[in-house]
Amino acid sequence: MDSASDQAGLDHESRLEHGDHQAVRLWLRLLTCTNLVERHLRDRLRKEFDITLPRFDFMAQLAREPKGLTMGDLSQRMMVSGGNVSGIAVQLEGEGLISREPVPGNRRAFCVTLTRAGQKRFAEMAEAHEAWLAECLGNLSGTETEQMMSVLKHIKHDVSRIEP
Amino acid sequence: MDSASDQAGLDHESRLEHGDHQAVRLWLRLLTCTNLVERHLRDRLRKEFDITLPRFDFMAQLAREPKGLTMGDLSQRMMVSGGNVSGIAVQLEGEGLISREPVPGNRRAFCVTLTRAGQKRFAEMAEAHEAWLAECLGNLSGTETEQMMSVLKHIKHDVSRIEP
DNA sequence: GAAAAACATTTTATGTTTAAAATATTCACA
DNA sequence: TGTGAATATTTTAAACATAAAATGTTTTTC
Repeated sequence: MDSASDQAGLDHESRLEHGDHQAVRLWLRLLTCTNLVERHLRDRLRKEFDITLPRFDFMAQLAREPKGLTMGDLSQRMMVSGGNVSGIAVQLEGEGLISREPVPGNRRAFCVTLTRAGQKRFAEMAEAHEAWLAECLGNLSGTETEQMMSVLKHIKHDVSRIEP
Repeated sequence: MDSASDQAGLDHESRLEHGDHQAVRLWLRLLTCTNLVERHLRDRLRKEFDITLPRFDFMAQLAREPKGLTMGDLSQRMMVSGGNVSGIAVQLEGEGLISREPVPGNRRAFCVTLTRAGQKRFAEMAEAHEAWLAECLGNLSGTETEQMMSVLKHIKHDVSRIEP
């Protein structure tokens, strides 16, 4: 009786609380999963190529854009601060993996590209990286993959609408 | 004709490459989405409660376990290094939000618990945190949430089987 | 055309995170 | 027992991340 009347009385709140609680549970699972995969990639990149994930990401952005990118582009695409990108660039340039050249019509900006050595190095890493990801996410069925892609798109849309 | 023969000839590889490529695309979307939510939570925690996400997570683990946890437990549950947990604990202890007391039968370990002040503080933050997550992930349909939970479980299982 | 605003990047200061070394304690077992 | 392995934690050094200030360049505007 008590529990029955409680349930009736708390109908709205309990539904709300349940929904909120579901969101928390989903978030924790999402976070755990992402961290698991990220850590796995990070460890293997370090072990097999002696490179960090941020540096790999930096090079990946450049590999996708053979014409080169400015520091600002990189900052935006990697979703990290400008200062951060600046520091990574200094290191990669020191290792001869990227080059920074002035842009003809704009003396503020640099055009950053992979050197030939950088391209070669990245190609090796990218192949391994793709294989590792296939190990992590490649056992999903086509349906599962599509469901994930679709729901993630939905989430991204919802979150983007909040931020401002 | 060219494209038809190409497709026939590359059937195996192209299927493989396509699958791998799909895994990469899924990973990038997963990462973007998680980062988006994480950044949102981080910003709001800082703005409204002047606390960092790691500190909040630390307290959340303790709130879930009123009997207290050791530093090692915390490190494992938060999936971060021991040194990291150690640093956070010093700060939170300094602010009077947690207490570290020796474990009776084991002079190596500490038993970490929320102080009364810590419990109160965390309760306020947790309520807000849950509401923020509901904003981010609460607009999904029941089906979408279930799909996500299910596929994430699958991924977690696959990745855990690799790690060793 | 000069002052002001906007832009692209680097520098600086501070804080977080990790891996690895160091410290201290407990356990296993011959 | 007492020696070595295992455990729990802290310290240290290096990489990473951010915000804010500084620097130099371009564009706008009046």
